[in-house]
Order: sequence, then C-alpha cells, then structure tokens
Amino acid sequence: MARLSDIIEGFLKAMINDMDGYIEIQRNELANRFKCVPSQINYVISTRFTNEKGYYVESRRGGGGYITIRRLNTDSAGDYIMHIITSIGDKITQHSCEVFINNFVDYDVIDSREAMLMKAATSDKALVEVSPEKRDDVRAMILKNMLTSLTVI
Amino acid sequence: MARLSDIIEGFLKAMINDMDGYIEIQRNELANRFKCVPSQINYVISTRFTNEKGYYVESRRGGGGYITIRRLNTDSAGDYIMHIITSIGDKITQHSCEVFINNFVDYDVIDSREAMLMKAATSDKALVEVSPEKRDDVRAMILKNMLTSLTVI
DNA sequence: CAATTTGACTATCCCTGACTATTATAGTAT
DNA sequence: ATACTATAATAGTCAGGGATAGTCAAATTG
Repeated sequence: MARLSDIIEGFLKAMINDMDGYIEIQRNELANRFKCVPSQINYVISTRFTNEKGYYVESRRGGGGYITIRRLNTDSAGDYIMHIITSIGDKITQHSCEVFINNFVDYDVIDSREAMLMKAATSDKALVEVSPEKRDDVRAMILKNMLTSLTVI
Repeated sequence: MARLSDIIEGFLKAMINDMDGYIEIQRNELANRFKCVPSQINYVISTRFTNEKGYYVESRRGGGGYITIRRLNTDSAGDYIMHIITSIGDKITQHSCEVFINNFVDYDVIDSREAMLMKAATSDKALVEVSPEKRDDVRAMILKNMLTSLTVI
C-alpha cells in the first residue's frame, strides 16, 4: 500500500511541474484534500522538499497564511555550484574561502558585488564572536548556504 | 483569503512613490475606501511603516486631523544603509533580519539574488553550529558586515 | 528499527470594536 | 472682544477572537 506521504509528495511535484517550478498552497486545505492532519504536510515538506533535494520553501502564518515551494535551478550553472558545494569540506579558512569566491567570479557564477557580500559574510571580522575552534566550521556552513541559495531561480 | 493589510500597504507605498516620498492621509477616509475599521489603518502603519523600515510617521487628532508618512530619502543608498546599520543592535533574530533584507529589496538597495545570499548567510541553518545564546550576536555581525561591504562599492 | 501518522500544544498574523485622547470650532456668558 | 464651555471630528490603544502554520513526541505501521 502506497504511503500517504508519498502520494502527497507526488501530488505536489506534479503541481510544481504544471506551474513551472513554483506553487503556493494552504496547509489546511491540502490536509483536508488528503484527509490527514495538517502536521503531516509539514512532515512531507521537511522530508521531501529540503534544500538538499533542490527545493526552497517559505511560509506565513495567520489569516491568509500559505506555504510556497520553489524548485531550484538544475541547469549547468546549478550543477556546477552543487558540485562545488560537495567539494567544500566541513571547515574552511578565510583565505581558502576567498580563493573559492574569486574563482566564482572568474567563472561568472557570481558578480563582483555578490563576491563582496560573500566575502563580508565569511570574513574573520564577521565571525569574531565565534570561538576560533569553531570559526572555520561556521564559515563553511555559511559559504555552502550562500552557494545553495544561488541555485534558486 | 487575501490579506487586506497587504493591499493597504501596497496602496500606500504606491501613493508614496507617486508623491515623491511624502503623503498625507486621513484615517477614516482610508478605512472607508477599504471597508475596514479605522484601527486597521493603525495596524498597517505600525507593522509596515516602522522606523526600522525607513518611514517616519506623524499624525494629529481632532478636527482636520491627518496622518503623514515620509519615506527616508533613498537617493543615496549609502546613507540609507548607514542608517540601517546604526539601527541594528548587537543582536538580531533570523526573522528581523529577513524583514530588513526584504526592505533593502524594496528600496532597491539590493536585488533579489543578493537578498537570497544575505538571507542564506544569516539563517539559523547557516549558524546551526553557533550556540543559540550567541547566534543572534553572530548574525548581527554578519549582517552589518555585508551591509558595510555594500557601501564600499 | 525506521518511517509514518497523529494530535495536543504553541506561535504568528490579521481583523474588529469598545474605549480613550486630542484638536478645532461653534456657542455662550461676561 | 475675551474667556470659557460644549460638541463634533478626528486619531490612538489595547485586548480578544479567528485563521493560519510550526513543533514535538507518542502511537502506529511495515
């Protein structure tokens, strides 16, 4: 018997395809359609529409609330970035980080303004409050997160 | 259900744009136009036209009362950014950070790609290795550093 | 055991209305 | 005319209800 979460996942992916990569849903409405509790929608989203799997999710509570799901770019630039991300380890020094970022500019993955932003976010100056032992880990996470965001349309 | 508050916000912002950054309205008249209670105008103003977002609001009660909204002069992006940097304290939550960043897009200080980068760099996800007690401090430093880098160009 | 499903509890946002505060103006007494 | 008062015409505050979505851990399933 197919699991409901898989069915909901398929439904959402079909919908995303139909809508050219971007959908807006309401949690309660979807839960009602599939006769499940609303929190199961959260479960499906958190297990199937993660950033690693190439989706970007935003939401808003309150009256008129919603959940939006955006499929990330899967073109060659996106592939290149994904490849780079996997090649970055768990730690990275400020210097290596800058080398990476400069390369991105050379390869036209980002422009010089974006490079400034990325360098600013990953500088020792920005991370001065993080203990030196952890700084390179945090820097790696920030860099990877920024790179992932670039694959969003 | 569409949110009326967002519609009123959009109406006021369009009006502010048309009027070169300064408008004067009457609360009751506006409430009547949108068929809502007058206090909803206060709600919209207090949630969307805050000082942090670069608006100055003044008002007067009684006969001939009014509400005026003035938008910070954005001719100089550098000045605007400096204003924001000084208004950011030593700590900032992910949510407030996103509000700021969305506003930079609104003010044409950054584009949507740069906004994605900035949000990625300051997300809880990127800072998961930083202890929760320090996370908001680190986030504030990263945000300020990125903003400062924008003024250099 | 791992993945799924459920539901109780929490968080956030919007909208409303009753009550309060302020200001201008008209009316009145001196 | 001047001073005072009453009334009308504004705007502000705040607490509560309704409409969403999020979290987390227990129960269930395969």
